[in-house]
Amino acid sequence: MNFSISEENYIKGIYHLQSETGLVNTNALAKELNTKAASVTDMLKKLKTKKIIQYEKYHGFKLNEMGNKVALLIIRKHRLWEYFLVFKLGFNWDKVHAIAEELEHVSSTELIKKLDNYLGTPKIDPHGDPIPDMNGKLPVIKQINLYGVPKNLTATVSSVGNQSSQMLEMLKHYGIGIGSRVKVNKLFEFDGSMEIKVSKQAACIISEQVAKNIFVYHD
Amino acid sequence: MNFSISEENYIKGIYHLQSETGLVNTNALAKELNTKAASVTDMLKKLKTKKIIQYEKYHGFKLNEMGNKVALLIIRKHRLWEYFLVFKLGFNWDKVHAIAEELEHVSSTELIKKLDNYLGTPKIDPHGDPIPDMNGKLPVIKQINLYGVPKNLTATVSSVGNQSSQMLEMLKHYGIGIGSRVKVNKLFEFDGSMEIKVSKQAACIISEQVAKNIFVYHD
DNA sequence: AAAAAATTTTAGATTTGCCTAAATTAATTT
DNA sequence: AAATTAATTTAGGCAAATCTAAAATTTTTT
Repeated sequence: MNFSISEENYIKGIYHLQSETGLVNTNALAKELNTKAASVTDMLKKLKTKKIIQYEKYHGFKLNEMGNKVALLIIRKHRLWEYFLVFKLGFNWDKVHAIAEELEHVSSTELIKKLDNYLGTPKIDPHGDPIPDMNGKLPVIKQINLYGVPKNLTATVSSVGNQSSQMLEMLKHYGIGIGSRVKVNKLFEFDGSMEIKVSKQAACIISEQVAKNIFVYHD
Repeated sequence: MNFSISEENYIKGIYHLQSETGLVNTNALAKELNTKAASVTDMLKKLKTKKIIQYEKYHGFKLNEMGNKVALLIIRKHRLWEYFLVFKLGFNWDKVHAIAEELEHVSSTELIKKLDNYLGTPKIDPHGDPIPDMNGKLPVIKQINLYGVPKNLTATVSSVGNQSSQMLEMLKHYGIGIGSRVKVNKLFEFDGSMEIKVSKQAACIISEQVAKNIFVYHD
């Protein structure tokens, strides 16, 4: 089945809201998409005839199985493009959303297959969100804090527990960002500090407190 | 000024036709864009009020200076994306047009700046067409045949004189394609054959006849 | 130079996506 | 349980981009 850009945006919007609450209501979606309730009702009728949503007049709606898959494939495109923009083109992670919002509607599936391959089939996007696979399945990612990573293993940074500016300053100093590959060299039992190696940089030492605020996953 | 996808496609269509004939006529553009003459007339009115074309009812039309620049910036995007698809994602050059046709409408100029930089500001796309710069200026590219390239110089393959399947077979065998970097090692005066080195492959020898059908440019 | 043919434009519909304002239904108060 | 408030839908319209069919203009033929 084929969807217009507008339909795709509605599907994505419903997906984001229903993950929080189950059933979605008209006003909430209108707000999410910066549009009016009447426009939402119009589109709901269309999505219902296209058998993408479950919808009873006046009683809320949600994506059905098909709809969820469509949503996840759009999200897959969005996140792969974000990964590309950050790790290949050098954008800051906070600047890529709007651009990926356009790129996600480019329709070629062959393109996404090749892009995914080119990027090394990443599992997590630059914001730390998981990237659905080509079947629309979200990868199950065990996030653990860096302090729990055994010696000599390498893991990928997925998110940061403490987003204070002091923390971000430290991370910047250590050259640690989301997507960084970190190897644990040694754990010093005396104070819980760790020697780690970030990507191709020289080894460095971080405190237990910092390590416990850095979340990583194994590949 | 901002243009819809449809407007951009009309502008591009006019650009392609006017380069051959000067003034463009309604039926020709309708054919080019797979639409009907009446639709073209509608759009011409719009492009005229947007001061992008010169247009007298019943007497043909063409882009004005502004319009030409807009067209060239769209073509720039198109060709940079084609370059990306072929040389980064590994598409065949004959499969990329439709995809680039969608990508060219993504609006961010920052994106194109960074993409261009990432690709190494190429001057020629995978079809051998020149890529306009960020001001919409087409690079002036002296194409010469490989036979005229002095010893020890490196040049980039831009197009092929003879497109027969026999020729393409040979080029494939030698690993020569558009965009290949070729260095001339030696010219054998006896029969005009040349020893060349293609990209990072081992040196090989090609006949004068082949060399004269391979067009290259200096950087 | 008049008639015929070809091209182009206008007139009037259609589809998609959006809107406002009014009507309907559901939820909350009293 | 009736009244009020909130949420949702319907009705009717608008703008962009397209179409068909008819009218207008230009070009070509005789």
